[in-house]
Amino acid sequence: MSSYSITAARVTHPRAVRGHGSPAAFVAAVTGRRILDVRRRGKALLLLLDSGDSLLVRLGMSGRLQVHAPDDPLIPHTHVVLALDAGTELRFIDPRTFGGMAVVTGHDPAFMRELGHYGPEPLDDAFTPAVLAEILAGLRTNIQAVLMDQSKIAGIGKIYADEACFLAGISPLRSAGSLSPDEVTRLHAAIRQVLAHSIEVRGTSSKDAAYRDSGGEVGGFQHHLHVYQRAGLPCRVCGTPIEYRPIQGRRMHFCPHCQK
DNA sequence: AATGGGGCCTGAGAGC
DNA sequence: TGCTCTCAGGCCCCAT
Repeated sequence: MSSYSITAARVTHPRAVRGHGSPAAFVAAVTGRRILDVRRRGKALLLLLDSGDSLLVRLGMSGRLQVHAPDDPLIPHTHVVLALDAGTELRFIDPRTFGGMAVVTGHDPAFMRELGHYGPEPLDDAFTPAVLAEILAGLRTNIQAVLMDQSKIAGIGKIYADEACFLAGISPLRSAGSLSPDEVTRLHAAIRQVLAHSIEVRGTSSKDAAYRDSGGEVGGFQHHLHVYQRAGLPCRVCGTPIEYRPIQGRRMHFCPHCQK
């Protein structure tokens, strides 16, 4: 696989690089750098630079990273443009500006201040039911909140927390520490299943987030959702209306019949 | 250490 | 039709 160099960079919204410091410092840190490799840790994307640093990208709620020709019109809310020596541009587009970019020290996320505290990758072989049981043991917080806590397990947001609880047949209202060994095993399998399935169909493009891949294509997992954004609609398994309740500041989707 | 709450941000959708 | 209000959620910061 060929690698690309960043020949020029421009930042048109300072908030998009707030994790780094100033836009000028960001531009200086990426200009002229070769991208050696691309990795992922949780919801963070890492472009490994030949300076020994990494370009960390977080998409947040509404962020997109897209490849464009230089003369393509700018999509509204394009905040960072990286010109590549391939003659293309890597553009960061983010209406809600919850995402951002930063140049961070090193190539190994385990030693990064930003990612070092992250929990295990749920699709790794090392993530076993026993590991999950240890993470959940003694926690009084509800399961949904624990699944969304990046320091417990990396990479799960609200969509996949709600969907994993459904597939496991466990109410997201339950405290994490109250799960039986059998329920932990089911939740472990459900987390992996929902993530693997969503990756297979290239992610979830729900109505307001409008996720797109680097080519601008939408994903397909929104057609496979069981509970997320299905409030009031019949459960696909039993027909009971899906509930949608605010609990402790967060809203959870679940089937009151299938999830105990 | 664990836990909960507030704030950031824009577009979609509801209500009038 | 057009205004105002509410909500969505990832992640950081702060208080307890």
